[in-house]
Amino acid sequence: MSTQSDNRFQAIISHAKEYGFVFQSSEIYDGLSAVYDYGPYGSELKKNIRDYWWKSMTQMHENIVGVDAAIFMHPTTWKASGHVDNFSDPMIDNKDSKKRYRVDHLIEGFAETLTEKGETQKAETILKEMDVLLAKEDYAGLKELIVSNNMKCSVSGTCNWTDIRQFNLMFDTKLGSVTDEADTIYLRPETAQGIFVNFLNVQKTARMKIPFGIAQTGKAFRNEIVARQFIFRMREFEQMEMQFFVRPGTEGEWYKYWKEARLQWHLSLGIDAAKYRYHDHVKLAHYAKEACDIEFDFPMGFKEVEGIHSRSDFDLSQHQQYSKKKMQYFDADVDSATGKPYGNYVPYVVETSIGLDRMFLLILSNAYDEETLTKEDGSTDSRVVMHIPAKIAPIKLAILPLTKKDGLPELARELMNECKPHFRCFYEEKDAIGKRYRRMDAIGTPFCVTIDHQSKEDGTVTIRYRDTMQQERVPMSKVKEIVLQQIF
RNA sequence: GCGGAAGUAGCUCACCUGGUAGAGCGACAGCUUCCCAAGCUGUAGGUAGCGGGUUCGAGUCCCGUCUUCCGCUCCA
Repeated sequence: MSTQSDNRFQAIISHAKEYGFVFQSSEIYDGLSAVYDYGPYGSELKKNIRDYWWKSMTQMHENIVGVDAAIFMHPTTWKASGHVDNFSDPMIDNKDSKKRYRVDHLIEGFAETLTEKGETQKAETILKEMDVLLAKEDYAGLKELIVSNNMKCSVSGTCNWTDIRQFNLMFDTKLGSVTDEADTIYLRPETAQGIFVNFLNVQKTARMKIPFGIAQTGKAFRNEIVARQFIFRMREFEQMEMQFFVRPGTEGEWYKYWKEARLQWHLSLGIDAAKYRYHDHVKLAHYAKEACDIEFDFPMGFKEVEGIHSRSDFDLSQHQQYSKKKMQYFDADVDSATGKPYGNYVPYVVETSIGLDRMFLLILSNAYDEETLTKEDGSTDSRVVMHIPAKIAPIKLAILPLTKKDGLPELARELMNECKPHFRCFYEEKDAIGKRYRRMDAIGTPFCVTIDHQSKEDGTVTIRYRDTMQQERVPMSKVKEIVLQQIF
């Protein structure tokens, strides 16, 4: 990373705090690692992003409905989803190189080199033994397997290993007052399962026909080993996801559809397409048929902001198996190939999953700008401006009487009362007008209206646009409409 | 988790080899009424991240700890 982008990231983090977007959690107690709070403007922006997503998914798609599932779920949910097994990876460290490995990766890597050397038989034996030991969670046995086969660290070349430790990425807690093993429940590590377990409830009550989607936003929790880069990777975060249920065999075309549709959503916010790219997964998770990330050019480089996954019928089938409840849909549409209805099947799923906090960081990163301005007399000036899309800006309109006497505040208050039921407004009469403009630039307010002496005479005001700094004179009675037009 | 760097006012930072904590910007109250911040007056705000040690004396030296950024690692 260059020093320049490094500084830019630092500047954005400072700005986020100074102007009430993001604070570190429990800061007065030295903070809590990788946990953050959203401040007055941050909570507003975050809510606006969420609402914009929600509207685009549900209101704009007649075949997508929402749910709001609980964070706590039955423990078996996470067995079915595979999180209990796959989200707790045993790890081992090399004491010399300080390098950490996932135990299964280390052993698989070793087996691979054996295979390359032609010792296929031995490699298979080791892998089999590993599977048995992993299933038993026999960490001493696994370490013995590593040591006895003289598996070396690729960096230090030594065999000086620590004991194997378990890192469970799911937070657990106790349900009920009695502390008992059986009462251990998890804070959901993803929101998707709340959709899958409600699949039939939703389908039946909302009378949905395939293809249809279920959307949800909400908190999820992961006990990351390393969580860093400001709000990019947090232990408590919010997801916005939509699971789209389709007839098996059509998942390919829907995957393609959503991959394109989701990028269009990002571009609809007016963000430069050159800052986005797709990253198609080559190595797929066991359940996935196709998967890609939408990546954004953050100050620290291109990083994932959203994922689109073709998940097959993995999730619903798993829940069907573990719950012993049918997760089927009866498709009455006639298959032209057979002339008969498609009948009962477990639907396939195409998922779109976006991190709300990451989207927030994306907006901040994209919006933050330190501009150098040349004044009329040739001298230079600077301003920090947040080019937040007007649709999601925390404050839409600032109403600023040029002076605080001569009846201007009264006039400004009239406009304030007219506009504030419709969108978030901000009233300010303190300090010079230029200073007030700069303050609004810093929190990304797209429109400022100034009430001056002429306003009293002819009922016109000046509206000033954040990005261009241009002003135009308009009737005060039109202000509400002008703003409404640009925020929808 | 390992390694590197850092933590002093809301922000950016200063305080040189240990000697009772400062500036600029910002905020607040008032003056000014000025259409693109940094005019005037006044005010508030820090037990120098936290804990311990050395010392007559620690922001400064040592140890621990927490937090942040960077690299490695991790990211079903």
